[in-house]
Parts: sequence; structure tokens; C-alpha cells
Amino acid sequence: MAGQRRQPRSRPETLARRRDIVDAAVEIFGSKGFTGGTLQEIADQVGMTHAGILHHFGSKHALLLEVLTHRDETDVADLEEQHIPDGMPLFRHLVRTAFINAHRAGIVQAYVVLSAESVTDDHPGRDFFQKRYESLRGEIAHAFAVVCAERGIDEPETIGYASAAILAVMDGLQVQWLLDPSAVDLGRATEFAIEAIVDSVLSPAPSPLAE
Amino acid sequence: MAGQRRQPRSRPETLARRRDIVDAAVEIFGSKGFTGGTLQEIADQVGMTHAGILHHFGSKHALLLEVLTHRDETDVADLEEQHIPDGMPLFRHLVRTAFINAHRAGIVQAYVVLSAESVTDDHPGRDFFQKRYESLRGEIAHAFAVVCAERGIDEPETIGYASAAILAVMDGLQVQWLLDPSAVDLGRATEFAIEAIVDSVLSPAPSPLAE
DNA sequence: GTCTATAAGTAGATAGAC
DNA sequence: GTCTATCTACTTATAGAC
Repeated sequence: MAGQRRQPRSRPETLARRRDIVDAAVEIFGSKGFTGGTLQEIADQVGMTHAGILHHFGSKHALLLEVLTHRDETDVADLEEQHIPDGMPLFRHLVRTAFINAHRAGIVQAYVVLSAESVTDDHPGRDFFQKRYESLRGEIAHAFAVVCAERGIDEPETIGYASAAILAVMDGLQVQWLLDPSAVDLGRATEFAIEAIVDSVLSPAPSPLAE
Repeated sequence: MAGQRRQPRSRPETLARRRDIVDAAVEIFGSKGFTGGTLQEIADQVGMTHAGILHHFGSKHALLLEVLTHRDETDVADLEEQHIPDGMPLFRHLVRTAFINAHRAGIVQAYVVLSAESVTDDHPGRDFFQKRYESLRGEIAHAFAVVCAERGIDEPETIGYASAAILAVMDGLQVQWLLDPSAVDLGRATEFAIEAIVDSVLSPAPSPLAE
């Protein structure tokens, strides 16, 4: 019932224009948020009027969904794209992504701002992020299962917690890094945390918090 | 140069009214964000007009700062308040806070939304959150130092990464939990992650990611 | 496909009555 | 201390010319 008209728009010039707009929208929504960013600002950046934007996407709401879905090459944790690594290589891939992201503040900020903003009431991106996290947790849990199988060990029931926690550290460190890049080493801190969590799943230790 | 007039406002009725407004603001900013929430909505909730709000706080901007600073009893990770635990009890305290927060979606959402929104350009809450994270990282790092001293071990240089990572998992898990409470066990996942990170600092293991 | 013009609504803030 | 009234500014979206 909602938005599906892909074929009819194949004119090359038009597609390029749409890409320009989406790129500009990533930057504006990233730096101002979805609510705070305006079509006017996006239009200015791409050199047209806000009416032009609406001609292409119909509404601000629809533009956001396009931004979230259609990020293409420029994405933060490019798991779902292309050939996803699995097993241990997935964890290495996540760490590598963090190091790369340390040089892409713009796109990182867009995801940080939009994902957190999506928890607000009736936010148009809520469904997208809910499904995204569910999917990513599933991929990470699967990687844990593969690693356990390789080593012939039973899958600990901590896999679910660990999968959520890995995504969580990645996101949370990005917030702190964006607020003060000099105080947080995004790559190394992510690497440390993922290693700690993976190790804890594979080699459970008695809780250091026990009294 | 900015905002300091505490003494002159001591009338009991007025103070109570201001508290009502701040409480309402936490709820509205939490559910709609700072940019998305309006003075009108806050005013409705407290039973007055938006002009009344401005009489008390001067501007929306100032009201947000009051919300962030003056949260009093209702706070998410009540570290800086009262007698802060130190050493190992601090980590237990953080875990306990996560379990408690699982029953306070409102205030959790307020902090999630506002902290992420604060990374946007010229956000009035940016300075607050920057200093808050810096302070919290320092407290956690100190707890690590205390624990290391107690055990007579050298302080690993991973303490900095671990401190940021602990705050990060707490924040990141809150986002996933708010988006889908049934998919994430906020308390247990936080407990698992903090245990993993603390253990990794105290008993460093060879990286499981090494090829 | 992009523009101008404008609609229709809402925002935060101010002024002054009560 | 709270209200009404108003201001100015800006938002998304639509209509129609080019």
C-alpha cells in the first residue's frame, strides 16, 4: 500500500538528480536531524528550490525513507550489503568498519542522530531502525553460532546478549566520539570492546562483579 | 556570563510550579525530542499557556538546560549525585541502574533522544552532554584504577577504552530496547557486557580476532 | 523538471492587561 | 504569576506558469 514505483523512473538525468538530493539530505538530516533539517536547506545545497525536492520525492517523510534505504555505498555498518562475512571474519569486519567510520563523521552522525530520533513517537524512521537492528543482531548471532560450531563448543545462551551489546558499543562509542573526537579513539575502543565481548562468549569467565 | 541566578527565586509556590514544568518538559522532550517538542505541549500538560512557561524560564533553550541539569531524583545513571560508589561497587551499581531503567522508559527515552540530538550543529545541550560523558568516563576509569590497586596489578592502558565502552553499551542497549523492548533484555544484556569488559581489563586475554 | 506564488499551519517570543 | 493577543518567522505542501 505504501511507496513502490521503481521501474517507471529510469531516465538517467533524473536518477542522477535524485542521487544528488539524497546525498544532500544525508548531510542536512545528519547535521540537523530529521525534524530540525528543512527541505529549504537541502534544496539550497543541491541548487534548487524546495518545490523541486517535493517534485521528486513527494514529501519530506518519503525523502527520509529514501535516505535510510538507499544509502548505497556510503553506509555505516555495511553488513546487509554485498557478501557479508560470517563467523569470525564478521567481527573483524565490524572492527574495520569502526576504523573506517572514524574518517566519515558525516554519515556516522546521520545514523546516530536518526536512529535515536527514531525512538520518538510516530517517527517515520522507527520501523526502519527497528527492523535494521533486528536484522543486524541476527547476523551477529549467526556469526557466533558459526564460530562455536567451528570450535566444537555448545552455543552459550549469552549469544543474544552479546549480539545486542556489540551493536550497542559501536553506536554508543560513535555518540561519544562525535561529541569529542579527541577524547575517544573510535577504532581502538570498538576493537577493545568487541574483543572483550567475543572472548567472553567463547571463554566464559566467572563474573568479576560477584561479591 | 551565562545563566546564574539561584538565590532570588525562593518562593515555595513558584518553585513547585517550576518543578511541574520541568517534569512536563522531560516527558515532552523525551517523547518528541527538543526540536520536535513544543512549549505548547508542555504548557498543556501542566495546565497553563506557553507564555507562562516563558515567564518562568525565559526561553525554550533555557528550559532544556534546566531539564538536563536539574533532573534531581529522576536520573538515568545517577553517578554524579550523592555518594558515588567507587571501585568494584561502581560496576555493580551501573548494572543495577540498567535493571532499574528497564522500568523507566520515559526518562531513558529522554536521555537517549537528547544525547543523540545534542551532536547536531549548535545544539543547546551539546556542552552538557560533552562534559557529562567526560565526567562519567573519568569516574569509571577511577573505579578501574581502584580495583587494580586493590589487587596489586598494574593499570592496563585499556582502561580508557573500557570506560568509554561501558557507557557506550549502556546507551546503545537503551536505543535497541526502546525500539523493541521484547527483543532486548536491558538489564541482563548490560550485565553481560559490563562483566565482559571488566573481566577483559583485569584478565587480559589474547585477541580472539587474531587470524 | 524546475520555477514562482501562495496556502495553511505552527513555532518561539514579546507586550501589556488582570 | 498567568493570561490574551499579537508579531515575526519559518515550516511543508500545493497550484499552476514556463
